[in-house]
Amino acid sequence: MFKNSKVRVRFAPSPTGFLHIGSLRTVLLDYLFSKKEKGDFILRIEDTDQERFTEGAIESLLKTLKTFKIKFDEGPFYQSKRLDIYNKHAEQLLKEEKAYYCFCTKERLEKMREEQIANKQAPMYDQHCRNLDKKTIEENLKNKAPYTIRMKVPAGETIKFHDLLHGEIEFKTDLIDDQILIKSDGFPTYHFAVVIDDHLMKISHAMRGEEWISSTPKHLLLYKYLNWKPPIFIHLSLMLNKNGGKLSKRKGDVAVESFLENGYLPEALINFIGLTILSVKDKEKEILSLNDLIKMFNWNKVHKNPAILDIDKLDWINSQYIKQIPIKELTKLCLPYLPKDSDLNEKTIEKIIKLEQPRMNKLSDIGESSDFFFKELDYNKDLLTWPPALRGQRPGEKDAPKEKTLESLNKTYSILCDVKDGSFGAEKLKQILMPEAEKFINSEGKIDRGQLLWPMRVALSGKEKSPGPFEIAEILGKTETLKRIQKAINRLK
RNA sequence: GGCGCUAUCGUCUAAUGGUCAGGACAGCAGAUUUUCAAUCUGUCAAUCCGGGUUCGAUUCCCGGUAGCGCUACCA
Repeated sequence: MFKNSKVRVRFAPSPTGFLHIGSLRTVLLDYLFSKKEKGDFILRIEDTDQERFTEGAIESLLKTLKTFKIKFDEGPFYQSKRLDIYNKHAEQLLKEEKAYYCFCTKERLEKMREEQIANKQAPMYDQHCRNLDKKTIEENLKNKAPYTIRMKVPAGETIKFHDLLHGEIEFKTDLIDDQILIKSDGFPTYHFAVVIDDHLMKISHAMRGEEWISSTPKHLLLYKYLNWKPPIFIHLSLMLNKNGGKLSKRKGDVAVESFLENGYLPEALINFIGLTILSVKDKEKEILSLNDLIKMFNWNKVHKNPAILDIDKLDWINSQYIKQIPIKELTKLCLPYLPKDSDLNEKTIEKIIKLEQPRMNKLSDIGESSDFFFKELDYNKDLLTWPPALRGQRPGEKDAPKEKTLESLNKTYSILCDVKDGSFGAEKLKQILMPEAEKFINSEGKIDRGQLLWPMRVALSGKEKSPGPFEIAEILGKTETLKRIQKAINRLK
């Protein structure tokens, strides 16, 4: 299908601050397809909007793409450095009367639009300058009146094109505006620059978001005016939130950088985004590397439905990756989310990470879930009570659990005192404490280990939910473990 | 408003005229368990609506509806 010419695709972001999660999806599609077809992947920076340009955006963009191991064969090319090229082609169109100078002021344009909307008309340029006589044009130019260059859109025609994903799409030219090609600041608009650059850079497949479908006829018209062969168009669906609504505009919700900062792994992000592009059959695995995705790439697997940013699914994928990371490496990755002033040694931190590994959805989870290893405990003494149903009862009330809890903690304390420092490990503690725990019988006559183990676990973690008491005790060490149990006893007294 | 794109369990998706409409995430239940995870097992749950075409429509066609997009000297 693509044998005739080499596959060349480009990713063409505009540097407005950060990499949008939707853009990551476009890059990935570009990348997967170009690698699958052994084609070229080009990076082009579309920095033609001087007002929206953000300092440092390009550097940050390049850095982010690097973390995903997405490499470019050519570029980055900057449109802002190619102004003369666009102007040259604009002049050609002017000469051939396929474009014209427009001297309308922004104020006039705005007023016209408002009136059109008020009259329930479709807002469109009224072609006021389309047929200015030569003399007026020359005078205006001589007087240095600000101008734009607009393309002439023919009336009464239908423009058809074939989209690889969506099939035949057609638009009537009567609904298409005389698009501005060159703005009054001398910069081209997206519409003009994209056509020129895609042609000059020999782009074979133009992939972009669905929001561009409606402007494709303008681009096609330009290809025709310039006598160039258009590329194959592919319009990728947009990304929506889980309710099918628009994605939030807040950077924290959509910036790829924010996902990374929150502890989503690049591989997991790629996997998730890949799954929003390609579909997987019945019992095929959903955990896929970049290379897996390249291998399985096929246009008939590419979705045309909107992509949904399903955080639950992302979390699950991310947790799958976290479980596969060797502890040493995972520890390194978690370090930014742990207290920096901790005096715990490396080995201890590794043990904590190992304990939390199956509980983590994202790296940042480690901060809250392991905080009790790093700081003084703060919890309601009521939490020490087992079973939970008895909590909240005051001393003197029937079945007040305080004494039972105290008894448990005292017992644990005295047993642990006798454990030698050197053998204070989770396995050993389990061996010693389990038989004791199993001596407890609840009101139904069943073994009730919680009677001993729950108060101990809470005394050590201060949390309702945490890893088991033996593992925690090992990490805390004998001294700290006994200290925490003593504190719990004091709390109850 | 006009134009366009899209439409299968709560969410993503498979099935391209014939399936008990399959899988994954989430949910729920069970096993395990001192709690929470992890793990294993089971379970709930869908073809937007209305017309055609056809022996037969999730699938093809038309209309409606809904969601999204475009309608800028932004991309």
